[in-house]
Amino acid sequence: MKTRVTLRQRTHRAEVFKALGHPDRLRILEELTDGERCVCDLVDAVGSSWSTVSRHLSVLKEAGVLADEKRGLQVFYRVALPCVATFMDCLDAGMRGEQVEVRRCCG
Amino acid sequence: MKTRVTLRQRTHRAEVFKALGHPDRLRILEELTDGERCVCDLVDAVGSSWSTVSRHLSVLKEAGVLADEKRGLQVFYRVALPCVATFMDCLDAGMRGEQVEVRRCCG
DNA sequence: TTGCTATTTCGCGTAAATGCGAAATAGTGG
DNA sequence: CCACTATTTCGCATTTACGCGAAATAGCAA
Repeated sequence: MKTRVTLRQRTHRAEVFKALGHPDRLRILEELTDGERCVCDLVDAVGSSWSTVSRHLSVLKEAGVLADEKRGLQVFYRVALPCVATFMDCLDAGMRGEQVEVRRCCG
Repeated sequence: MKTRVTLRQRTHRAEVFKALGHPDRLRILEELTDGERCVCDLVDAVGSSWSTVSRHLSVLKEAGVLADEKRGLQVFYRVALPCVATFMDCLDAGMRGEQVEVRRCCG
C-alpha cells in the first residue's frame, strides 16, 4: 500500500496547508462548519476589511478548501474538504499531549 | 458536542498548518513515515543545504509536528503527530474529486 | 587540549504574504 | 441608462518567510 508521492501531489498538499496557515482563515472555516455563509457574514466574524476577507476566501478557494456559489448579489461560501475539521480536533488533542489514536482523528 | 474554539487553539492550529505549508517540509514528513531519520538523511532527501533543512526541522518541531532526540553526534527526528499522514491521503482524494467520506480520512 | 563530525544559529539579501483603501466589476431595481 | 449593493481586484507599504554560507555549538576520540 506504499504509493509514491509525486511532486505535483506534494505541491498541492503544501498549497492546502499554506492556505490553512492563518488564524483568520481558520476563523472563517469555523464559521462555515454550520453551513454556507455569505461574505458579509464572514467579514463580521473575522473583523477585517472586505478586501482582506475576500483575499482570504480566494486563497482558500484556490486551494480547494472552500467552494463558492453566486446567488443574486451575494456570494456564498461553503467547506469543500470536510476532513479539515476532524483533523483539527486531532491537532488540539495532540497539543494537550493526549496522543489520540490515529483512527479517532476523523471519527 | 459544540466546543468553542479559543484564540490560543486557533493560533496553534495555524502554526501547525503553516509549518506543513512547504513542499520540502512535506518531503521530510514522507521520509519520516518509515521511522526516525538523522538530519544527514533528510538533507540527502530534500537536496537543500544543511542550514536550510535544519531550519525546516526546527519549524516542524516548534509546531509540534516532529520530535527530536540526540544520540551521540547525531540528532534523530520522528513524527509526533501521526494523523498528518492520513489527513494528506484525504487531501489527495479531494484533489481527484473523489469526495471521500470523512470517516475514511484517518482509517 | 586539539581535531573532527553533526547540527544549529546568525546575518543578510531576496521573495512572498498581509492588510488596507481606492477603484473596478457584477447583479438588481427603477 | 442610472443608482445602489455585494464582492473582487489593484497598488502599495510593511512584515514575514526563504535559502544560503559563515560562524557557533556540542559530542566524541586521540
